[in-house]
Amino acid sequence: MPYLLNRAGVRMGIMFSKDIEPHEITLPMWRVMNELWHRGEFRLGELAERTDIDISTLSRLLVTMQKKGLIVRRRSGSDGRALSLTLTPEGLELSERIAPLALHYEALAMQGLSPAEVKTLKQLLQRVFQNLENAGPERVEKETAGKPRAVKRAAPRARLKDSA
Amino acid sequence: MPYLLNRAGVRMGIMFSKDIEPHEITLPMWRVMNELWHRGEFRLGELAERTDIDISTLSRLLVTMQKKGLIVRRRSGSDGRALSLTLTPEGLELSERIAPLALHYEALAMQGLSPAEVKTLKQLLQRVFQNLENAGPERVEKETAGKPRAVKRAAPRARLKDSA
DNA sequence: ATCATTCATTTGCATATGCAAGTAATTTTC
DNA sequence: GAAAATTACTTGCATATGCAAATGAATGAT
Repeated sequence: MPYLLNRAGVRMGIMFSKDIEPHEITLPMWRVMNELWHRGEFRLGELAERTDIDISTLSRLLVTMQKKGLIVRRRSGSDGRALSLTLTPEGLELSERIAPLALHYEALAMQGLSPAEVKTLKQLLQRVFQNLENAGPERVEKETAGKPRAVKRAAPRARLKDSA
Repeated sequence: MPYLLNRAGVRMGIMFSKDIEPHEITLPMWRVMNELWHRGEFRLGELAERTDIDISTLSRLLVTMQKKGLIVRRRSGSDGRALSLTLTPEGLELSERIAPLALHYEALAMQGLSPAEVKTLKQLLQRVFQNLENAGPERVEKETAGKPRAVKRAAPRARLKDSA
């Protein structure tokens, strides 16, 4: 079941990715734009969490996106360490042009499902995602007292690369 | 909504990935093992489709996995071009050791959902995936007008054999 | 059979990724 | 109020990835 979810998600990503190719942006770029579009402004760290893109990868991606004129990357006024990331007018325009593609995929993926089923699926997925979020990355042990739930995390270990 | 699906899938993948790290395998490796486990034997191309891993990436991944003793890569008897990919006993054993982790994630992701809801979600996801599958392969049509081939023939190089 | 084509997989190459170490801007501590 | 600790990013480096070209094996045409 995690397998199915992952596979469906990956597949969706690959397909969508190919469809936005003509617009000269990649899927990670779209994820970034979509977040900025909906919330207006982000700092790097927040954005990394939101998009599940590694912070270092994202850092470099944002430089690229700035070069492409899609976003503005400036130092935050209140905190000289942080970045203030926003869409440029061009970035906004492109977002608006891409959004319909997402809808197209929604329609495509939901083919044959009744509106009620679509609604149900969306809600269930949302709850599942919330579960993942909660159990998520390195939940600090100091939880707000309430629902005790031990989430087993793997002990840190040497990172495994592809080749031996 | 495609966004939610992709995000949930990616998130699931990242989390699961970290959990199997101690077993010295990556998520793509697990996807491969899982398929071989369930079906016994695959050719490279089939496996690539099944796992949504690019064929060239998979080709190299399989070499790595063979070196790790997880799979056997041999020439198909009936077709000298194709590979016959199977799990080694070690690969099988590892699959059986990893499977419970997948179940753990199933439980984690489905927290708070009733058995009926879980069943519904699974069915809906399956239908969505099927939709993607159907729309998938024939989507991208590329212009393939015949054009003259470059007659640049490089000096022949020794072909690497199956096992090192 | 011989040569051209098709098919299955591998390899070259130019990025993309992710962990760890590095840098710069706050905040904390004494 | 300056070193020490923390926070927010950036960069070095060792792979991982994907497209296209290359390679070798089967199939088809002449």
